[in-house]
Amino acid sequence: MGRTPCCDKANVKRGPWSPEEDATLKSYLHTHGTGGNWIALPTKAGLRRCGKSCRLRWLNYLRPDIKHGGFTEEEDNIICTLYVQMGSKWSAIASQLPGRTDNDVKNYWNTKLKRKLIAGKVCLKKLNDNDTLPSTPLLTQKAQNLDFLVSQNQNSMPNLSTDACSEFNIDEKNMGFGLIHQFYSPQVKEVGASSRNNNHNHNHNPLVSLSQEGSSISDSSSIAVDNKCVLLPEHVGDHESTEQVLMDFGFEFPYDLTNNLNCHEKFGELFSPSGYPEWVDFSYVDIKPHLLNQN
DNA sequence: AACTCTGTCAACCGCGCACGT
DNA sequence: TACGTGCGCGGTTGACAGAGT
Repeated sequence: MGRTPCCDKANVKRGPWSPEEDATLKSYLHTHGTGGNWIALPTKAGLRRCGKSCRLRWLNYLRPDIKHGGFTEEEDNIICTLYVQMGSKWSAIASQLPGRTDNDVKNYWNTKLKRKLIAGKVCLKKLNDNDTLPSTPLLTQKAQNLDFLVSQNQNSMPNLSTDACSEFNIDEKNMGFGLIHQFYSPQVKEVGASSRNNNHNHNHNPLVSLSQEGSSISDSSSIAVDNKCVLLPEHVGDHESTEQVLMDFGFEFPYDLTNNLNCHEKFGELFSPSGYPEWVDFSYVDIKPHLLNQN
């Protein structure tokens, strides 16, 4: 069966937009708006285009508030910081950059920025141990008028894509973790209950969230992540350097680094012979990205 | 000059989600 | 509740331009 196509592909024009088409679309939208229906729009506007194509053209190119041209250093920093925190949530990242589109940001990241980052030419915002998470993070704030909502939603989990994972070159621990050390804000204050390290006072462990308490998630078989914590599996103590690394990851630890196929295997080797396939259960995590402009 | 390689970016594709019926 | 439809998103593709050989 399959999904019904959004338009008759045989009768719509594809490929680059001509200036005339741009003008037609712009003029129509200026006069009528979208009418809440992009699919019907091209017919009304007299364009032989798919509605989705019209929408994309408008959002990515014709909108009057679109910023064309090179990205600033500040924008680089914001993109990198948010990417490290959220992964490839391009629309969310773009929403923090006025005039930039998700497509722009995505292209920029894929073609230039990630190389720049690897080369160490981008300076990420870092937070100190004493820094607290904002009560009204940019993203949740933004979500009031945008679609993106960061909350108890697995789709919003911080992650690094496979791509990012390979970029960080997990095989070459020194280089990869070095980068991650550089990227991630040091928000982990303690390592949770199962660590062999008795220096941690688990009775007063502030890291166990309410949502975690009473959950069925075993702290010996999960990395439990609260806003500020990473609970390591029991066996991790055998790998002190790894533990240290995880501690440095802080909340923003990219769960895809462990969940991801390639990376999971590699981290599995590091952390546990069993690989802890059940590790990743972040459904109770409330993501609170750092406020970027806390100068 | 011709060809190949590489980088860039606009556009497309397919999926998940929200919403209306 | 189930289904259909449209929207929004992230991943991918492909055309083009410029650099390199």
